[in-house]
Amino acid sequence: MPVARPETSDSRIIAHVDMDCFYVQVEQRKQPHLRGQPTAVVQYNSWKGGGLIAVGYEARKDGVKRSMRGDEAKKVCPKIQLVQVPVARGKADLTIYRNAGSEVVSILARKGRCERASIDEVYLDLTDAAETMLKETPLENLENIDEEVLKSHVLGLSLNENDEKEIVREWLTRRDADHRDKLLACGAIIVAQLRMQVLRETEFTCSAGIAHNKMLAKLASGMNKPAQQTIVTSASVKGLLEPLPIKKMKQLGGKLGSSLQTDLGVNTVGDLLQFSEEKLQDIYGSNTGTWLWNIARGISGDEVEGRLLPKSHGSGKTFPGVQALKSLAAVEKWLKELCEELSERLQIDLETNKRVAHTLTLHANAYKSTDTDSHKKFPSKSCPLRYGAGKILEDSVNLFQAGLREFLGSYMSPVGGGWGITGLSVTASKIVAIPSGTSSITKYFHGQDRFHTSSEPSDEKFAPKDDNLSPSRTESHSASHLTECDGERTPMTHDTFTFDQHETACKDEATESCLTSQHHEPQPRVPNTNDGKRTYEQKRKATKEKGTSSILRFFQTNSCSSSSQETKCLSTGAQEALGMESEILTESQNKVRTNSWRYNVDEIDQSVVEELPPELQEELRTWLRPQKQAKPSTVKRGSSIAHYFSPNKNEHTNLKKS
DNA sequence: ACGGGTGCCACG
DNA sequence: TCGTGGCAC
Repeated sequence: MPVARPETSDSRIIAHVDMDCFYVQVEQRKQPHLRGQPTAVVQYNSWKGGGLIAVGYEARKDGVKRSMRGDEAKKVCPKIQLVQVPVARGKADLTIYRNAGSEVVSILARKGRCERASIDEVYLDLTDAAETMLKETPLENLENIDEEVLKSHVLGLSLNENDEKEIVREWLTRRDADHRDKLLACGAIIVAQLRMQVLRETEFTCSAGIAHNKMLAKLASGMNKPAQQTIVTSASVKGLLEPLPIKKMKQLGGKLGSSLQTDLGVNTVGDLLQFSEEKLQDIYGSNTGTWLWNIARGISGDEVEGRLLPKSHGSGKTFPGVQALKSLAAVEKWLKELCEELSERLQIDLETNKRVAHTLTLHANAYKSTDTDSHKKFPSKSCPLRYGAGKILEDSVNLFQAGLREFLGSYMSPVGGGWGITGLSVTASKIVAIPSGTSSITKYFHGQDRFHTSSEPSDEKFAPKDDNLSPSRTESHSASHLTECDGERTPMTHDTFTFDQHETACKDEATESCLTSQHHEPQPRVPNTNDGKRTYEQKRKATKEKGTSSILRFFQTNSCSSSSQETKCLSTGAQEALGMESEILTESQNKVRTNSWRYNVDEIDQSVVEELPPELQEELRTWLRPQKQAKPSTVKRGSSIAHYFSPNKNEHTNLKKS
């Protein structure tokens, strides 16, 4: 899995930003009375109190650990607040966390190439920003270094904890520092600003690592949590890695790491140094071998991908033990729930990001009661994805049946029982951007209503619109509209967020307070929500904070802000969005929706396509990808494009509206 | 066969 | 290309 990538004496400035116990923070923002209390997020609390999926720092202090059940957590920490993950369609629904993650990404993406690594982690390539800063403002001249920057942990810098900030200040402004260290210092300043900006606009704290590559940045972001940042200087790398247990390295937490320990006696990253690249390659293959050899030396050439949006969407659920699904009807029932969720998310992605998914995959876990071993795995199956919950369901059911037949073999009857499904998921992948507003197709369709063969009033469906989303708090609160910058989108829309704006390192106190006051009403209640964090802080003997804008100070003065920004209104006109089926919209999608243009793939039928000028047909094909038919056996449909475009008749599934 | 729900990547 | 397996949070 790990793949080797060479590296050229790396002077990039890479940051890894990691949200602190993210789901807990999301819930605490939603319910501010939870702030400062030991809190954990659980899902499905009926069985042993539910499984913990996030634990706040106050609760961690009491010994609560992820992967306890709710009951155990209560035992260890009786006053713990257990918040349930929202449930929709009978399953956990992570939408609010995804959207919260998008809020964060939209802020972090302002300063450089940004890669959404997971729902709560982001990589940033700040090389350009750091170089620019260094050119324009020599560090030695920096007067007001922000408090938050001074709280950085600089690996290898000092052993005691006295005068930490002055030591950091000296390091940051050292005249004789080498160029790479100066760039790191600039990176740290930028990251501190970004983290404060995230806090101001989202109320979320995060931790960060700043280093010369992704691996080291990731390592560092976890070293001082919560709400702190850690800098990895080149000089510190050897000392950092040498004693580091191998399992701490990303990718080595599983079987590969175990193999290194048991097969090679490698317990720390330093132990790896004894092995030649060839030796490692012999054992683990050339890619993994080289990768191991490199990471032992702190080398990792992985680039930060400019990707703000997920590459796939999935919806799944497990049915452990007695809950296992034992009939096709039960499977269909749950597939319907899963497909409806997936479809809704695809709609939103289409409308807010103008992307379409091309592949539908069904995964299942199953057992056969008739055999103890020979656990054949239930095979995944995929097919071209057609939009609309009903069609996704139809295809999913077919994929499932194909998988089931294969799973059972020809001996067992699919209806006879003797099998159980313990997990089901549907995933949409191969998501590509469709030509945006300026594209010829859009223009062509716009005002060409003779092409609208369906009876639906389709006029507005093809009205492209520039979305002028401002990055303001309330806007960004509403979910995942992010402008991708990796060029996958054909003509790139002009940036939604302004880049940079000569915002030099330390000077904008004014901007800050301005932002703060503008986005936050004076907070009622809960004077000091962050006792836990402060304790943490006290531990490191923080000297007084005279600084003006540190994150710590935010807590002291701003405690918590209302979650009043929940949007409530839902434009019903939005319902016909992609035309095909009515789907419920969550509040968060509502806003962007009014700004989005609509595209009803299924209203374009074959004859329409054939009428298009050849070059447009070609263009269409590039994103509507000819499909071989979705159907495993039984049903066979017409030619791919025709099928893809054909108006859908069997769309009777009524989606429930709640 | 309880760490659930997701999401990413590499390999064959 | 598709399907599997591994890893992570």
